Amino acid sequence: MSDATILHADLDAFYASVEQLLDPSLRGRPIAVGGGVVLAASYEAKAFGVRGGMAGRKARELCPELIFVGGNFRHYQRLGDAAMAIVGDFTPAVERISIDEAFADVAGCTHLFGPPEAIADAIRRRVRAEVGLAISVGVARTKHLAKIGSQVAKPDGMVVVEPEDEATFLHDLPVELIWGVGPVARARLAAIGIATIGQLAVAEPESVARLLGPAAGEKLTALACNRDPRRIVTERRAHSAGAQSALGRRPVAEAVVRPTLRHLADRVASRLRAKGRSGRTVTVRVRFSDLRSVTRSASLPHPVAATAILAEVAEGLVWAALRDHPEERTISLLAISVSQIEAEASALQLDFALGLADERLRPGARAGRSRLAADRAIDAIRDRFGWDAVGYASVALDRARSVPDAFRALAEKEL
DNA sequence: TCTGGGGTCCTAGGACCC
DNA sequence: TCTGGGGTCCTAGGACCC
Repeated sequence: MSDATILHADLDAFYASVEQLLDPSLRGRPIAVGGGVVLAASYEAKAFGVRGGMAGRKARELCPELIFVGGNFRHYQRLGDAAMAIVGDFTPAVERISIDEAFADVAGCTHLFGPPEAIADAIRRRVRAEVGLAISVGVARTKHLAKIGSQVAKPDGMVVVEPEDEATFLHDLPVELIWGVGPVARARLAAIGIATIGQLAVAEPESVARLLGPAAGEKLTALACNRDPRRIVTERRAHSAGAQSALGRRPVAEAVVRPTLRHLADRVASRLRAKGRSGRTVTVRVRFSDLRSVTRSASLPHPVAATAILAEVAEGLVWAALRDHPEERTISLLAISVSQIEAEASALQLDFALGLADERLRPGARAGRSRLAADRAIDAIRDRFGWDAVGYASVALDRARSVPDAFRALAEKEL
């Protein structure tokens, strides 16, 4: 039997397909999920050149008939989970990459369900029948080949790459199909005459490394030469947790910065606390109105998970960044991220994280106990009544124009 | 003409230690 | 006093992915 047992299953035009599933009047029509930004486009819209990530205005220029739909984010989560659960019915060796795609290794279950190609076919039929969505599947010996296979298979298709066909399969495909090759790498490779995976495979590794750096050079050369050592990883925890908020064009002012950072710190810290985790490094990003951005970070002596402490550290970093750019009068985005997340917080670490530390040990940790009490009380109320039931009043004003929490949650990784 | 929000990984320079 | 080498951590920035 072939050792092509890795599957890559990828729901087609996912958000847009869900909208067309929920509202039959949208089927067969060019639609885009989103508003200011296209989060996903239906195949009918893609035919006009509309792409995910595109500005809404530009999308409408390309396709005047384009219909923008609001986004049923909870349905995306539900249907994505349902589709991936079907993959999981065949094998426990599933690596979920995002809401709408996953790798699976079916080597251990072919005696139950037949060869990989038959399993892929069964997954596609069941997702279509039980969830109502099209899912494309690539089947191959490695993750890299399976992923490219599913991309080539779209829409609503399946591609099996047999081991003896691998080199031929890769040879004429464009380099940007390789995972990790984006616009910059594509352009740099094009500058030395490399456009296809076949050309990259025979290029001098040294010149590729000079162009893209040693790590990327090595990785890309290996993939182009069809060496992919990656295995399926069934559980993966996030190494950082963050939140950001686009602000439009706002003045550099405490009345803008402080409540926004409060809100972001609240989001990040409550996620950390919910998982009993905390992190030592706090990073902020300030994006100016011309879309240039700067970051500032600080590694603390102890991990943090308290909203108030995170907000204070973040605010200090943001003002430091702004002091370095006195010419900038307006900002368009603020972000907070916490990294160096502790694997398993000890009781003492958690005390520090939550601001409970003894004043003698951590000078300046004012009102640690009341902070902890406040965070815990807010967490408990939200458990019962929802996230919006309680919070920092000053952030309420901008809630209406910000992205729904349900959409944010779609992209969050397991902490 | 002005892209949202959540992540990962890599690079390069400097500090610091042995 | 000057010089060399290796390792680790920290910080800022950037490419990339979904």
